[in-house]
Amino acid sequence: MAADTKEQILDKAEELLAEQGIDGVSLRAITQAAAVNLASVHYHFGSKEALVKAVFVRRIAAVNRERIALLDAAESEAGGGAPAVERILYALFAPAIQLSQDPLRGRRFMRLCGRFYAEAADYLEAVFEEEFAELVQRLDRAFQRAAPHLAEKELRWRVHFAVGAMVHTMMDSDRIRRWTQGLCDPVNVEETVDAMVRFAAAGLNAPATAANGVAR
Amino acid sequence: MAADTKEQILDKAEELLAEQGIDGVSLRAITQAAAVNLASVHYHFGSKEALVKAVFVRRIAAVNRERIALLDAAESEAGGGAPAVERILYALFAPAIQLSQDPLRGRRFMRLCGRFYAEAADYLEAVFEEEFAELVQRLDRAFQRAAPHLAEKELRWRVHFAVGAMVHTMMDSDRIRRWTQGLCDPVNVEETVDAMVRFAAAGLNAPATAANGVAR
DNA sequence: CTAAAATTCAAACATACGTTTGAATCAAAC
DNA sequence: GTTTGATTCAAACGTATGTTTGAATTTTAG
Repeated sequence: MAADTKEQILDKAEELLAEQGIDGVSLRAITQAAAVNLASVHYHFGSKEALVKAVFVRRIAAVNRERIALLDAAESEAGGGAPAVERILYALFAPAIQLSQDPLRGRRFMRLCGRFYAEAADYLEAVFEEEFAELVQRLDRAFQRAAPHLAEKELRWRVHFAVGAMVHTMMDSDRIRRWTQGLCDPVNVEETVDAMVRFAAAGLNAPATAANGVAR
Repeated sequence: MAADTKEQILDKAEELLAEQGIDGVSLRAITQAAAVNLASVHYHFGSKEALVKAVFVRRIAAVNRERIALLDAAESEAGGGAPAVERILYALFAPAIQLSQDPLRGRRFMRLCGRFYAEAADYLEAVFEEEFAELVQRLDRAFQRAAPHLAEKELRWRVHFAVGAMVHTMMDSDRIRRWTQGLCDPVNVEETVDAMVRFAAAGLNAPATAANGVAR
């Protein structure tokens, strides 16, 4: 039952971390929920830190691989030209939000990702940079080609805001549902991604002012 | 030295909470930094929970009052009509970001607000709803009048995304600065708010599709 | 100046945490 | 069937936390 124990721990850790945050959940809570012994965590992972990293890496790598695949598809489809901003945004948003179709695991993980991004303990920062390095580089170049009317600074700001809209939605699915009495619910993946892409694309495509135009 | 102790605690608590999060900082760290006795916290506030609440309420009330004042000004300036989306967004964004002009306290508090919004312990949720109730109501109505081309659901989504851009910027000033090698820096308040308003206004003003138009 | 109230202080309490230990149990190999 | 290595287990360790206590000190009032 070696693999079973390890994955039981990962599953329950993911669930509890998503609900209560990194500092909010104890190894005892995780091991009790997973019905395994407390010491198993250190046997299989070495430390709580390492467990948290493992929980994160297990899924984020797949999400980012999918993002890059979507970006590849968009770029080859555009031939030598640049894909539209909408396509790039879709590649960025959809895999993360789509993971929430699984009503259990996915929803949890959306929230978890947001939490990790928000709490961002120091020891996670390195994992973040490593797991996102390639994606960030690819996205930066794609956006620069897709929005040549913007100076670099303005473009960076707008991409930052688009990421903010996404992270906020990932972290916050309960609150938006509550505040809109169920009208807006991130569990409707397609609707959520559509609305996000529309919003962010309009923001990115907005004309440049004199000060933030292409006169770099 | 009664008031002095209490405010010393509040100041240092704000500073450390912003840097390390709610669970990441101990009362001992706070009282040591403030050069007061450990038990002072319980004498003046009653508990760590109550201290955290006090830190939050001390500043957020002022920020939200300023937001509502800006909204009042925009609405009276618009006469009977509806203020432009840009003016509403400015009322929402500027007071929070502007607080960062104070290079010490403000910057700290921006990060703190984001952290509170992200970690959102249960006991803070109630404080949140109370402190934001009036503002949310006012904003909802203003946005509905300013963007009558959108169905309620689409409007709610877009406001949610705009808030996401703001919260992300508040929480994340270090990361955006690092990732852009200092090109984008939230310490430049005017530039930051301008870029945010431009981005979010374009997103909110984007045309409605058939599915999300005004046919409620 | 004195009595009373408010505040500070060092010390301790109880609890929860991550981690370690060493024996017990299990699975696989010869 | 025995041996070897991997895994599980209950128990304990050391530390850090929020909180409480009761005496000492300072401030306030008459």
